[in-house]
Amino acid sequence: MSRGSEPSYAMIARSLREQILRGEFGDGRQLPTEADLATQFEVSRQTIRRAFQDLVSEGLVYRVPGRGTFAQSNSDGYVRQVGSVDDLMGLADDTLMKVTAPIARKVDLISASRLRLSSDVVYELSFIRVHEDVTFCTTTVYLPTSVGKLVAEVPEFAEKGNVSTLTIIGQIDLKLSRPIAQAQQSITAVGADTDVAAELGCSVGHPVLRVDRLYLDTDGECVELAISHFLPEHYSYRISLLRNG
Amino acid sequence: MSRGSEPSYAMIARSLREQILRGEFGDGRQLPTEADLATQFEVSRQTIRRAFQDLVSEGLVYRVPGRGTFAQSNSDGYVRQVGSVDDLMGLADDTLMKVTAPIARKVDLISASRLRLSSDVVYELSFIRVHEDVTFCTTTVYLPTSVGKLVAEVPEFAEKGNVSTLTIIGQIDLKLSRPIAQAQQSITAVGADTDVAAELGCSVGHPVLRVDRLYLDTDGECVELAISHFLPEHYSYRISLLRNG
DNA sequence: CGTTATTTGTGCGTATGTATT
DNA sequence: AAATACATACGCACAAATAAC
Repeated sequence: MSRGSEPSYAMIARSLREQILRGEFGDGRQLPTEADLATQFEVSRQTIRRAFQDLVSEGLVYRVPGRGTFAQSNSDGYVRQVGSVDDLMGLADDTLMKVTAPIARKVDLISASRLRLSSDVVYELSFIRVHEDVTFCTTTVYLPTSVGKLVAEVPEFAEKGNVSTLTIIGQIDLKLSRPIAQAQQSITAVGADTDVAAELGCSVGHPVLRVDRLYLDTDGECVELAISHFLPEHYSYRISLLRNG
Repeated sequence: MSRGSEPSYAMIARSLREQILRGEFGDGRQLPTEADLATQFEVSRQTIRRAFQDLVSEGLVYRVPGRGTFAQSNSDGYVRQVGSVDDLMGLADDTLMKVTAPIARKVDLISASRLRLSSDVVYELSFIRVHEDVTFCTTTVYLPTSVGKLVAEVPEFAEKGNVSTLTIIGQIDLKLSRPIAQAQQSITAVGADTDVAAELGCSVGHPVLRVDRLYLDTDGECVELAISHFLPEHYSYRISLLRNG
C-alpha cells in the first residue's frame, strides 16, 4: 500500500520519535495506546506494535502491560546510538553541517603528531552541526596532506557557510584506496572556551562534551582526527555494550 | 504455548544467541532460514521473525532479503568490538572503591522507572573510586529489590567507609541466576553539584563527565542502574570501534 | 474482594512484495 | 523464469497485567 519506499511502521516510528524528542511526552504522560494510533494512522495494531519495537530497542520508550507506553527521554535533546564506525559515518542523516572554516592547509605540530605524521603540515576544516535549528556540536577536522587534497575537491567543504548533510569521514571512505577500518574515541568533559561558547551559544566555562576521534584505514594509517564539542543539553552519547562469551 | 514463563520467541532468541556467541556461525556461514527454524522449534515463521528482531537490534546478526541471516561474527574477520560488559566489570582491578553511603532500601520514583520497575522501591548505594590516592569518580547505584537483597549480603557494601576492589556488577553477576548480557550507556557533561564537588574535591560547576549505565541480564531484565561522575582531569573515556564487514 | 474494562504481550495464519540466486 | 528467503501488513484469538469500580 502507498509509499514510494518507506514502510508504514518506519514512518510511524519516525513520527513518534520526533514527537518524543521534541518533548511532547516529557512530563511522564503516556503515549497514545496501540488502538488509538492504529485508528489515527489507519493501519493495523500489528503495524503500530512493529513501530514500537524499534522505539523500545532504541531506548526511547518503555512499555508496561496493562498500563501503557511511556517516553524515556528525560533529556529532551538529541540522542544517538553509536556502536560502530558505520554508525559514525551515518551521523549526518538527520543533521545538517555548516562550514565555519573551509578546508585549508595549516602547520600544526600537535594535530600532526596525533595523526602520526612525520611532517607538521595538516589540512584543517571546521564546521557546526545543526539539528532542528539548534547548533549542538562544533567540530574541527585535521587531515594528512594526501587525504586533505582529496577532501578539498569536494565543493561542499570548500567555502564558509556551505551547508550539507555529508560527513567528512564518509567522503574520505569513498575516495580512499583503503577503507576506514577503525576509530579510536576519547570522551571527556571540558568547560567551553570563548570560540566554542560563541558557536554553541552557551556561556564560557559551560560544561561541554569533548569527543576526539582518530580514524584509521585497514593498514593502520591515520586518515582523520576530529575534535568535537557537544552541548550536553541537546546531545547525549549512547552506547550499547554486549558481553563477549 | 506451554512453558512456565518464558515466551517461545525469547527462548529461541536465547538459544540462537548462545550459539552465535559460542562462534558456531563464526566463519561467515549463514544461520538456518526462518522456515527451517520454524520446523525445528515447532513454531510459526512469525515467531522466528520475532526472535530475529531482538537479535538484529542487539547487533548480533544482520539479514539480507533473498540471501539469508548471518552472524555478526566476533571471532574472525572484522570484529564488532564496541568495548564490552567485561571491560566494565574489570574496572576495579587497579582502583579502590570506598563506600560513602551503605546499601539501603529507598523510595525513588525516577530510578525505579528507569529500572522499569512497577513499584517505586529500590536499593541504593554510593561510593567513590580512588586511583593512586586520587578520587576520580563518584557512583550511586540503584538496584531492584530482588537484586538489592543479594548485594546487601556482601559485607563490603554494608558499612560506610568500607574499602574494596570489588565491582557491584561483578558481585551481581556472581549471585544472579541469569548472567549480565548487556549494558546501555549514556554519557554527557554536567557541572558538578555540591555533593559531587565535595567528593571529587573540585569546585561547584566544574565540568565533569556523567555516565549512566543500565545493566540488563540475558532476559533483558534491568539489574542495575549506575550513575557516575568522573573528574575529567583524571579520567577520559576511551573506546575503540571496529568496522563490521 | 471479585468483576470488568483497558492495554500490552504472545502466537498463529494468510497474502503480497522485493531482493537474491 | 523460477525458486528461495526475507519484508511488510493485516487479521484473529487468547493471555496477562493493571486500574477502576
